Amino acid sequence: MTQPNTRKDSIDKSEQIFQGAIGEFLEKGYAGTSMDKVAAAAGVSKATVYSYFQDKEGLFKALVARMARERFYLVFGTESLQGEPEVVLRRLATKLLDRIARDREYLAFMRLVVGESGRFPDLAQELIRNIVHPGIKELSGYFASHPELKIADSEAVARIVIGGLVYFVLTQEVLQGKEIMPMERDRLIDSLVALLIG
Amino acid sequence: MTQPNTRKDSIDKSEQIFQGAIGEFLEKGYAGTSMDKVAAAAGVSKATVYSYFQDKEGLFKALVARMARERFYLVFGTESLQGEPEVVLRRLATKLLDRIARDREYLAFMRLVVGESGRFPDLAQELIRNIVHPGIKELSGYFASHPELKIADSEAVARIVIGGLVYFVLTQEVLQGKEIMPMERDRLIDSLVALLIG
DNA sequence: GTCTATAGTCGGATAGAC
DNA sequence: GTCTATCCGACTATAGAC
Repeated sequence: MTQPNTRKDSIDKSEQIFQGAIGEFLEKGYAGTSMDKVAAAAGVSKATVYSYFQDKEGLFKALVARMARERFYLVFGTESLQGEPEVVLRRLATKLLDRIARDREYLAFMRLVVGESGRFPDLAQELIRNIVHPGIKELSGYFASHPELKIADSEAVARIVIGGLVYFVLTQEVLQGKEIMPMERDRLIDSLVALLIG
Repeated sequence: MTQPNTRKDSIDKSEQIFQGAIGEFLEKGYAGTSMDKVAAAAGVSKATVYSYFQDKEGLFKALVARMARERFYLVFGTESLQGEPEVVLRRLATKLLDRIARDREYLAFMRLVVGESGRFPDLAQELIRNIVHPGIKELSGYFASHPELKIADSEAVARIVIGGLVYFVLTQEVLQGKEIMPMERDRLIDSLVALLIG
């Protein structure tokens, strides 16, 4: 009986710890999270946590790297950018604004990575390398393949477009400004389209 | 001799504590900062800190509110937006990109406020109310007073422009992506100008 | 009004039983 | 391989001396 014997055991234990740790780190941040709470949330003892991960920092780094890869990839990558510019732009913007803005875990992940980026520069750069840069490159490539848009510097414009969308999520949702300075999602999208096409 | 008697005492003690606390909170975050270190950095005892501020949370909130008002106001407010659109835009963009990108304290402040925005929503909203919203309104008003720019929704476009600039600082400096995905500041500015004017 | 000293709690990490 | 029990340092906050 050294092999898995119940449904719960059949999930890898490190996965179980991982699942428990996500909620704690996302809610409390790195320094605010205790290994006691992580162990309790994962349903294992603290010693078990330390048998799978070297220390708190190791757990945190492994966790964020994995979240970045598996959970928070989604905006690009689920579909490729193809078709009419206006359609592609509206679909991209709508997806980014809607999906992220309503995903509390994604918002908490943004807070966590930005907040810890000074103390964990490796993690921030991993995010740049695996999510931000590929996203910019994909949109930039799309712009470059559509000369009718008359965009001189496609990468710079891609950064502006994504920046406009991310800043909207940042101010409205992350910093919770939507009641103080409300704006309809569609006004932003219409203006983005007008700047690029109209 | 109940009045100030040395140069050091002539500075208000709460100001002294404030100055010591800034560095600690900016570097370590809220949970990572200890009141022992704050007291040491301020050059007073811990009991003195607690006589001026109710507790750690009270000190933190007072501190961030004050930093937002006094230190990190600068981008707008130092000059009003007047003159030719291209000149105004380039000056605004250059100032925001140069000044903030090189100001390590400002970058740390951005990390802190974003990172704690989930646990301290009041502070995040104070920042929205006192810095973000006024900035957007000012640029929006400028656009509205220049119909030759043919901007249908001046506030939405203001958000896109500022978003493009803030996102640049966020990716290059805050998340430290400038070596991974470098881009000249002027390429972004030229493309912004081209989108709005060219 | 400001200090030193300390109470009381909780943190990360580990030893040893099973 | 996982648990319980524990070490010990650091934390927030305060009491009491001066």
